[in-house]
Amino acid sequence: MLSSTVNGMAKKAQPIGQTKPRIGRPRASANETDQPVAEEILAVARRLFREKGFAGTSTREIADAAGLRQPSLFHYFKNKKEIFRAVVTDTVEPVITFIRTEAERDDPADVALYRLVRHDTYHLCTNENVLGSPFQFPELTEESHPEFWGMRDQITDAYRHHLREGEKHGVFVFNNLEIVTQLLFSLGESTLAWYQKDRDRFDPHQVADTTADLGLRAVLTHPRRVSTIRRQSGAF
Amino acid sequence: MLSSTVNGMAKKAQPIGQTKPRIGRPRASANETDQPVAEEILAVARRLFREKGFAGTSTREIADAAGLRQPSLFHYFKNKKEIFRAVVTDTVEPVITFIRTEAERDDPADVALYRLVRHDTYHLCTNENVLGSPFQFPELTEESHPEFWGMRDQITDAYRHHLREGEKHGVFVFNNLEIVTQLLFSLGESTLAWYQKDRDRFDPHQVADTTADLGLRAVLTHPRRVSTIRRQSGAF
DNA sequence: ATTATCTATAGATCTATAGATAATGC
DNA sequence: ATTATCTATAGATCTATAGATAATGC
Repeated sequence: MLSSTVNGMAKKAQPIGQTKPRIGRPRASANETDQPVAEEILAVARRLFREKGFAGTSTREIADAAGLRQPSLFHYFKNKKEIFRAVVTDTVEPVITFIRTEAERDDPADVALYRLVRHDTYHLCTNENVLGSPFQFPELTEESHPEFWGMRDQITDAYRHHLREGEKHGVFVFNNLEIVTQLLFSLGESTLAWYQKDRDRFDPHQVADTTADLGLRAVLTHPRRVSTIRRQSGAF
Repeated sequence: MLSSTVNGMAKKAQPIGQTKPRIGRPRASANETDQPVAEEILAVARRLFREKGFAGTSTREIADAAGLRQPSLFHYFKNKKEIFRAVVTDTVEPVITFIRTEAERDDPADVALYRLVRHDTYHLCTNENVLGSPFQFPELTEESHPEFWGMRDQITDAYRHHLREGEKHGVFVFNNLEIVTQLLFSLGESTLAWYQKDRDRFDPHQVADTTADLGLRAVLTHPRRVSTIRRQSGAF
C-alpha cells in the first residue's frame, strides 16, 4: 500500500531558525527546500506530468527540477512508474475524504449534490495537488492503477446515490440515471480543462458556484429552487 | 497548408475486381489495404495516439501497424509531428463544417443549441476519426497548433452566440455567459471520456439526446420546453 | 526515369544499476 | 555505520538520414 505522506519516519522536533544538519553526501547544486525530498520530487513531477504527460517527462527533467542528479531519484522511488503512482494517489484522496465527511451531514439529496459539484469543481480549480483529468494519461488504465479507479468509482457512486435519492423524492427528474451520473461527474472535471488556460479570467469561487448551479438546474424538477439550495448549502 | 486528404494526385479510374499494379519496391511484409498509404498511416496513428498519447507512441509502432518499415513513414510525412498535425486537423474539421451548414438553417437559439450539443456529442461518440479531447495531448498547445485552436474557437463561438441570443430573447437564463459557454462546450466533449470505456453499455443516439436535454434544461428559463425543442430539432 | 519501398545506421536520448564518496551519528 | 547523494555507464530505445533496390512507365 502506498501512503501519500512518503516520509513515514519519526521526525525530531526542529528548533525554529536553526538550520538542521543534513546527513549524507551534499548535493552537487545545492538548492534545497525545507520540504522532505520525496515530497519535493512529487511536487515537481506532478507539475511536469501535468504539463507534458507521463511519457513526455523524463526522469532527468524531474531530477533537475528537484535539484538532484537523475539517478538520485531512485533512492526515493523504485522507478518512474512509482513516482507516477504516488502522484496519482495524492490527487484523488482529498475528494474521497470530503465524501466521507459529507455522509455524516445527512443533507437532502439536492443540497448534497450541490455541495458535491461545488466542492469537486473548486478543488480541481485551486488545489496545487491536482494532476489533471485521468484522461490526460493513457498510461493510467484500470489494469495498471486499480486503486485509482476504485477511488474514482467511489466518487461516481456518490453522484449516482444523490441523483437516485432525489428522483425518488421527486426533486430531480431526468432521462437515464447512468448517463446523467456520468455527465454531472464529468461536468466538474471538465472545468479543469478550460480553467487552467485562463486562471486569471475567472474567480474559482464563481466557477464552482456557477457549475453547481448549472448542474443542479439541469436535473431539478423545479429549477428555480436552485437559489434556495445554494443558500442551504452554506459557505465553502 | 495541410489538406486532410493527403493524396492529392489524380487517380486513374480503377476497373473493379482488378488488382491495380503497384509501382515501387514491394513491401517486406505485404499486408496492403486499398486505402491510400498516407491515409492508412493516419488511421493507425490516430488510434495509437488516442490509446497511448503522442510521446507514448513510437514511429516504429505506427509503421508496424501500417505494414511498413519505420523509415518508410518519412516518405509520406516529414516527421512525427507532421503526422500528429494531420491527425489533429482531420478531427476538428467535420464539426466546423457542421456549424457552417447550421448557420443557414437560421433556427431559434434554443433549437440551434440543442442541435449543436446533440451533434457534437454524437460525432464524438461515433466518429472513428476522433482523436480524443485536446487535453489528452500536452503537445497540442496554442503555440504549436494555432490552426487547431483557431477552429476550436469557432466552435466555442457558436455556443456563445446561441446562448447570448437566447438570453436576449428571454428563453435562456444563466449566471455568467463565459463560464456557461465553456461548461456546455465541455459537456459534449466530456462524453468522450467515459463513453469510450463502456461503448456497449450505451446507445450513442441516447447519449447524444440525453446530453442535449441536460444541457438545455440547465439554461432554459422554462425547462419543460425541452421536449418541444427536441421535437423541433428533428431527427439526427 | 520514377516511385515506393527497403536496409543500415548515426546520434540522441532515456531508464536504471553499480559502486564510489562525503556528510553525520555513535 | 548509516545515509544521501554522486559519477560512470550499460543497454535499450527512438527519430531521422543516406543510400540501395525492386517494382512500373515510357
